[in-house]
Amino acid sequence: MREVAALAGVSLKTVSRVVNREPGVSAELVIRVERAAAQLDFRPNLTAANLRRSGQRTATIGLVLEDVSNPFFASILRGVEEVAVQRGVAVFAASLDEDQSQEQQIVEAFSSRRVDGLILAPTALEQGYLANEMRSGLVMAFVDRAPRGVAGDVVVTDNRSATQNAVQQLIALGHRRIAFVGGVSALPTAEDRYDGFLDAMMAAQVKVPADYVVRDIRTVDQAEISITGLLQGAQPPTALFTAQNLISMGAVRALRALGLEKEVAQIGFDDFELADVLNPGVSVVAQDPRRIGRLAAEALFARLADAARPATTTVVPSELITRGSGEIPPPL
Amino acid sequence: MREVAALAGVSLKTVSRVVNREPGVSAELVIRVERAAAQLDFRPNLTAANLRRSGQRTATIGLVLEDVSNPFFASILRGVEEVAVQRGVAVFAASLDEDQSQEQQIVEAFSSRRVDGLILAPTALEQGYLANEMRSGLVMAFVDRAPRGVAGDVVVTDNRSATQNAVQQLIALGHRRIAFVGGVSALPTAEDRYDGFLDAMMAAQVKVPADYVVRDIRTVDQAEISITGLLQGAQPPTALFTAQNLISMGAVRALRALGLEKEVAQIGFDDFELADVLNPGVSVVAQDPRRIGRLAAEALFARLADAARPATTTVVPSELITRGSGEIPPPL
DNA sequence: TTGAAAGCGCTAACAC
DNA sequence: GTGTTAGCGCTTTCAA
Repeated sequence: MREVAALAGVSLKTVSRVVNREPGVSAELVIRVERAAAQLDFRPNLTAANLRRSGQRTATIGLVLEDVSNPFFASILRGVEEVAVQRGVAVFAASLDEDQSQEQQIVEAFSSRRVDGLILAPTALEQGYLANEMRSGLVMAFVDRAPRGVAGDVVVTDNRSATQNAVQQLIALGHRRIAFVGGVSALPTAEDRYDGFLDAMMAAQVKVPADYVVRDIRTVDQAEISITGLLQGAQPPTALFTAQNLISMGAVRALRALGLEKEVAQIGFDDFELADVLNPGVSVVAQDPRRIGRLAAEALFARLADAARPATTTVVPSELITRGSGEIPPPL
Repeated sequence: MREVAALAGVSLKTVSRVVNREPGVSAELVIRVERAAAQLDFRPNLTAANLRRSGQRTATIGLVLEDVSNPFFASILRGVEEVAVQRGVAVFAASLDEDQSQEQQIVEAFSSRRVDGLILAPTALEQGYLANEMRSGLVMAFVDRAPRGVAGDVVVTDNRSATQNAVQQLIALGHRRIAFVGGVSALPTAEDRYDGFLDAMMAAQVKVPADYVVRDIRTVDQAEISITGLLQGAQPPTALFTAQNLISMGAVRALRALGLEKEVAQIGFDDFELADVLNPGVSVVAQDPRRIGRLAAEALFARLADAARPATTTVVPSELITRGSGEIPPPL
């Protein structure tokens, strides 16, 4: 910037004014400065500008997720980007690599970079560590899962009621032997879905044998293995509720490997690519992750604009999509 | 930091030394400073530090892609994150939203934020605009597609030879009516794959009628529609080469909707979830996008460490995975 | 309408 | 070992 000023024969401040399109610079100087800037390939240093600018905003936010390569999270990122780019805000993305302990580290790294705000899909058991950060000015929003040990804006799906509703459909078809296969039980989403499952089963006074409940599944392979075991047991379930996209895919594999895809009913949580092309199509509770990302970003920016705003919890409704697998009746 | 110094009763520089774990501070002061820092929830301002630090590095890189919610690109991002996080570098992610004109804007936005380097999957027709940026110090690496109008480190797949090889397999099975369905033809990847297709066809002296070549497909829906049309024509192809993951999925839909999935052969470029569970399984040329992302990030950091390093082009081999659809012979 | 001086939070270079 | 001074690239404040 100094060089531009020298070349244009004006002061630093004048260049600054032109670059930031502040009013009150004569047309002639504007042209001279712009020409000099172009000639020198001048690119203003936003980080330096933000250092001095009031409010200390960096026009940067962070998004911390479990794994961007999971399509669910990738869509959330996409939604966040979408609203951030409109505001000229750049997005740091980070995946936790299944390593919950990294969560705090990454949050601190972003905090050191002075992101204006941070959107977190909580993975660690507890987010109490955020209280300090938030007190010293870090603005947070939470996505997919409510945080524990700290309050804030949250955008989640109606996990419990949507699951209850889906399981009810299985019960209405006559199923009584319904298995629940879920993810890491320490996560609120997994817990809510399990609770929804229990809600439906209890409301219909259907017993849930312990071996019909499998939890803490983390990968497609684990899901496939344990569901295969389930289906080969003495009293196999007649229907499966698979509580997450990776688990649903594992179930799809297991059922097809055993040739049971037309005998055993399945409803999954989370939609996935090609679910409708399989035969039978896989019925799912579909979330709208891109919208969830958008809403979380909007909540973050709203709080950035008004710190005193009361914390909001947005529940994004999901949709039960029937494609066949969830409509298979139990054997007579 | 000033407050920490005051509270600990030491100078600014001493706090700086402690925070950065520089040697030569007495144990007693280290403790005093750390205690003060903890008490004040002190978080060093990395952007300010980087402003002053030699080399002006910000420990930040940018990744500009077509669309993070495409699993191919999401995996690239994951690979980039993986090597960046090891070095304490944060990653800005941005999707172009099919809007090529945004490419330059986003690059400039990242450049203003003084990212140390930028990894770009070129989408615009031409990257000549980067020459200026690179001259003024922006370090670039390119991923998935070679740039045009500018040189640099590139990490790509063996698009042409892998396609040729796959199409050769179809020809060896006896197919002569082979259709090519590809993406935006202005992109080098799409062009290379098309060239590979032609290589194989010409080597076998098989004619390619104009209506067996469909290009510039952008979405699953477009692919499904045009492939449906192709299959319902007077002289439908007996085999399809679908040159991209979204197109392959569109073909899967079209073939199953018409009940032709066991009659018409298909090989796709890019693997996709559940390709092996379909019946028949979909044979694909599988790339390793996460590895591609890792290698691109490594190339970037290598150049960051040694600007004089000659530009490298890394071709990551892909793998033809046979699952059934590509092994269907032509009708007698 | 323009510019000079001060300073954002931190570190490099050099004292002490 | 510890502190002082200057300054990264920019914006704010205030004076001309």
